Amino acid sequence: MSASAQIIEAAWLSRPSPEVAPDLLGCWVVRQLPNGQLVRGLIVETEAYAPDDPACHAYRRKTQRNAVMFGPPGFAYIYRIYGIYHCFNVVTDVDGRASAVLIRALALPGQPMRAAAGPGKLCLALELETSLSGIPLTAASELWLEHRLETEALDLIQTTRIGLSQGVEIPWRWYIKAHPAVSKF
DNA sequence: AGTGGGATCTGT
DNA sequence: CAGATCCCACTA
Repeated sequence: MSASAQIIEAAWLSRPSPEVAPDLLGCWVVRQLPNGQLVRGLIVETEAYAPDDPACHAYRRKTQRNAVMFGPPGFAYIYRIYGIYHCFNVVTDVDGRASAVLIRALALPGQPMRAAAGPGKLCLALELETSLSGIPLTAASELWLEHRLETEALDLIQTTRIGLSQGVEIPWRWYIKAHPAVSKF
């Protein structure tokens, strides 16, 4: 066995999303596709959504769509957007505090850099759709997270989020500096 | 029951 | 910068 990857546990995600979002950079999303193929993606861009955040889907009230955000950390929150794409979030913080981290961009080893650059495109690449919303992010699942292998500090940029009409001024987007897969805005 | 718009992306 | 295209959340 080579140095085995450490799976990210729910306890590690049980913090406010603005703390978890930068910590997820450099970590891995691992997806077992329906055909059995394993796809690994390096997280290079994230956004945090939290209670009292007008841009958060859970800002107003609990609904069927956002219910998983209100639950315990370590679950997938996946929703359809603009009728065509999906967005993948990692539910964070303690049970009852509706918050999540949106995974905005991945780098897929061996694939074009733009293949998973953007929340809609990464869901296409990993074949993530709404039926997977609410599944636990564990190795027994078809979707999980792994810690960074390297221990050197990453060069991170913190700035405002993208595509919102509310909460535009909250600086809760993070990305790996100069990474070619981050959103160009 | 009807409707406006959204945490997007592509091509013009 | 318009268009694709669906589901949700809000109004009535």
